[in-house]
Amino acid sequence: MTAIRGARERARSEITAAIKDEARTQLAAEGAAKLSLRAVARALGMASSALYRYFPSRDELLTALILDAYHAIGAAAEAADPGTAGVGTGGSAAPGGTAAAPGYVERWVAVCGGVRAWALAHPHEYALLYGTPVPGYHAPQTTTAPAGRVARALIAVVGDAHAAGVLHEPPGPLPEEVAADVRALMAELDIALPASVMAALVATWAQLFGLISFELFGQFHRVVEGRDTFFAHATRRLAEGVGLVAEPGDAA
Amino acid sequence: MTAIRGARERARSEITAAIKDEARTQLAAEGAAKLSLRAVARALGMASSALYRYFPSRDELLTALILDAYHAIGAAAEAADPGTAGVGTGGSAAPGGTAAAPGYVERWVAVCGGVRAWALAHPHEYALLYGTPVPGYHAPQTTTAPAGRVARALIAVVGDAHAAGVLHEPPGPLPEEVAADVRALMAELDIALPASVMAALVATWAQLFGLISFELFGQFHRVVEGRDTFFAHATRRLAEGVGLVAEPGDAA
DNA sequence: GTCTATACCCCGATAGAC
DNA sequence: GTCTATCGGGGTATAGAC
Repeated sequence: MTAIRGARERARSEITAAIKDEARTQLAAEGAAKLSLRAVARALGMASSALYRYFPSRDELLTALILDAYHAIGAAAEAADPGTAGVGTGGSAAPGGTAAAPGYVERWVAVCGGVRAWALAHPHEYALLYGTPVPGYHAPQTTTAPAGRVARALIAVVGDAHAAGVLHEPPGPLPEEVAADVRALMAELDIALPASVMAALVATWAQLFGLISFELFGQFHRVVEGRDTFFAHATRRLAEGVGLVAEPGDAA
Repeated sequence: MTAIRGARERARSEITAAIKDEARTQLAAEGAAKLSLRAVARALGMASSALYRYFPSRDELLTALILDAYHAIGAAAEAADPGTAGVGTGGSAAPGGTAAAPGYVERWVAVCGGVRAWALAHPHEYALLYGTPVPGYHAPQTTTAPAGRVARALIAVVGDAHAAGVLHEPPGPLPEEVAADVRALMAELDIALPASVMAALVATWAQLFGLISFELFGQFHRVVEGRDTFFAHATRRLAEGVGLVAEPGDAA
């Protein structure tokens, strides 16, 4: 009995995964606005009505895709950080017995690069998250937490630099309204950073996606050709904007 | 005869404008991906086939909307600059006989604010330009020039500061590949600025739209509440990033 | 849980009368 | 330049048999 239920649930989750996979390929062809349950069913050799046993509506399918994508891009951001326990993508750690800890700027640039790499590899899922909202679709509250995962990966780098006492607070006055906003945000997320740094982080977070969206959505066409180098340079300067400073050993 | 032709052409341009207006309202309801000639025709009380006398295809209508929108947002950027001959929106020019020339940072912030204000007032047209590309639509070459109009408004401010000799070059090394890209770009646009400034300008241009898109596409929901202040503060810091410096008289 | 069938909509684009 | 009619597709969602 439990074995049968196990088998049934395995089959169900496999079919659910197949539906989402096919939906992702259709996302690429037609865009999220035209994602159609019938087309997905056709491609899978099922009757369209059968899909409703897995996703009660088109919007539920979209929500599942959005949640998966937020987790995937968040995981990509975390995996790209050479300063976390995980092996990550390696980066350019110094060789030798005890590898030198990567600099905070390097970590920042790596995380940004990981986000961009995921976006370039999954442009339509990226667009689903950070492009034009799908008309008529209303995201449920459950999407807000995963949506912050990339931001948390960036915050981790800055938080570590702050804990190490090597964070340079951005100069200039901070409007009180902005300070109040970021204080509320930090309280909610259980973060302790100078308000000016947190304000810069929020702005920089948005600006990072501006760079990626411009590249992905074609605005850099005939404007920027060396995209990899340009992005690395731009994110390095963003790191400085949030108070990270390049250490002597860091690459230029 | 010429009078008749004049009347005919006036009628034609009025109908063309009506079609575009109705298409813009449908853009808001259903999004660009689902923009439908039939629905536009229905709303105007025409047969769908009659529209084909004005726009030979759905893509041509989209192109017209995109061109209009690029020109509108570009005009908004230019009009917001208090440093140009036009009266602009006034800004906070000092009262008195000869008004003090606005500072470059103030001009920069004003231009960014003008772009944002247009975007907030026309979110669906903004999304058409800077959101997810419409699936299956391929922009003709004619859209590239108007697409640069906002950028030119930003460049004008920095160029004036450079001409006045008050531009501070961003510190740090500039990768040669980036320098080559921006030199080619400056040659094409007939601009003379330090390469490091131009590189910062291109990145900042993208980042500005990152801020606007995050606000418009909902990423700042429950994150940033004082949007006006936040945006003004963020763009002020962007100005510093491209080498503009606040003068003593500038507001904090 | 899958199927067929169905109700009731939508679309782009074209043909040919007026 | 507008119309009706048409071709040949598309869609969401449900009902009811198996």
